[in-house]
Amino acid sequence: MTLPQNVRVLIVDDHQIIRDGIKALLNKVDGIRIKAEASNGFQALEILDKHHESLDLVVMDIKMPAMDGIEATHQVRKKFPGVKVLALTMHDDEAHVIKMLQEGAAGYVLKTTGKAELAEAIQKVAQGETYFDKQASEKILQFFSKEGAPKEKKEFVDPCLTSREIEVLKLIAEEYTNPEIAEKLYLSPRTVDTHRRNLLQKLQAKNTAGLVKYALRHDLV
Amino acid sequence: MTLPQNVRVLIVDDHQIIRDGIKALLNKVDGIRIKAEASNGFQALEILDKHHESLDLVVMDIKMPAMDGIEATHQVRKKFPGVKVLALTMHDDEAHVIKMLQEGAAGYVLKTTGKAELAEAIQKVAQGETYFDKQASEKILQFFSKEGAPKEKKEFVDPCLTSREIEVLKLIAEEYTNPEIAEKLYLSPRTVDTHRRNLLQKLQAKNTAGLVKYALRHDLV
DNA sequence: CCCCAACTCGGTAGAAACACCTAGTCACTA
DNA sequence: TAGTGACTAGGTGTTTCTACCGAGTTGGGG
Repeated sequence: MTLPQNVRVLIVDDHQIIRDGIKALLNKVDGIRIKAEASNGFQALEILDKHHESLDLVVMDIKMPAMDGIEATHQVRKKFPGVKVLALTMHDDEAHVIKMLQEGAAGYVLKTTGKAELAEAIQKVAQGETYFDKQASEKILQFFSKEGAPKEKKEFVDPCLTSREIEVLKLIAEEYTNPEIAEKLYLSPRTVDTHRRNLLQKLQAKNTAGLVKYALRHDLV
Repeated sequence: MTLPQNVRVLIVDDHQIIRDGIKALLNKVDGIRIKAEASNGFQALEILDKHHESLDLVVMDIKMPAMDGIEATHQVRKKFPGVKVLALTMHDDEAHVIKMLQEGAAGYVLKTTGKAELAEAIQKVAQGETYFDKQASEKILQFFSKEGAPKEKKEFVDPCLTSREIEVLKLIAEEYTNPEIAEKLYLSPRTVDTHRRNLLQKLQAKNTAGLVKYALRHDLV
């Protein structure tokens, strides 16, 4: 690994043109050899089943038919822990970045990046390091700061819910019953009941379960 | 910003030696000028109150007396959005990395990194990009893959929950009532009731709300 | 000044949930 | 073969939730 060995790469993308583009981009780069290619995740796994001994890294597209890159990455990391995955895609939205990382991708570059950057990413990931595209990094930061920045708004995000209703909703999500909530808020159980019914109606929930799901999704707990 | 302007830096660290070390490390680097220093977060904010117009970036330690780096970063980003923050620390544990990023730090380097890397980090962050130390990146990945790796176990993570109970729990979380669940699973409503009561007991939940919370926390929906 | 929305309660009733109990079948295991 | 756990189901009863009704108070805005 310390020697300047060739990184043996499997390219997975459903577009022939993209695969050819990547090959053309990298076939002159020292230390990187395109060994195989697949047009979807399923095909990629078939290839790895047979040749994972002679492959070091998978350059993986996300949006693909048959089996998408997220599921494919999951399978690859599970079945062939020795094979690294580098995500290569047009999608730069948070959800995709996060999902790929969760599934075990060690790096993430966008299709808009150039030859040098792609080669660097492959080398780094192959050496067990990580590599993140500038835009991808920003997405990660956005993900983290998401809870930091709009924190002030959290409380009045729902113009449909009154403050009293939010209070009641919180306590419902904390497993209190109507009578218990009534006692806590110094109200009649009937009042709590009214609030609860209004919540059900406003949030289009069928029952307590729906209310709790809403509360959890909006971090009221 | 496109011109090779000097990046004006404020160093915040409670150790005089470290501050001097950083200054010695960077005072010969083109494009970077140490303009001020502080020994804790409180002092740093005082300096920024007066001179934030002439400062571009804060190199921030985490562990400090009076006001630690996390809180200080929060304040800096809130009061002076134009001033970037680069975390510089000995701590490479997840929690600290994540917290600093949540508070708005745009980069993260360890004190073990060399001159060149520190300079690069400062330049990048000053230009509005992000920079993550190799180790820090790994920590971030660990954070994400924490939920990703043990995902296969998710379904049988709870030896206490049987497959049937999980089925019922899912449907409860989807707002179905006992009779509806019974119909869906071709069971007697009483059987569903039994499963429900076993779930309540096993999960230490008081009522439906507790069950739904558990289901959501474990991604059964 | 009146209207409206929010908040506050109440009656009545049925549906659902929760509690504590027993008990059969089945499969797997000691 | 006896035992265990999962799954199934029922009896009985209480509590809670849900539904549909009305209604008084308050504060703010047209």
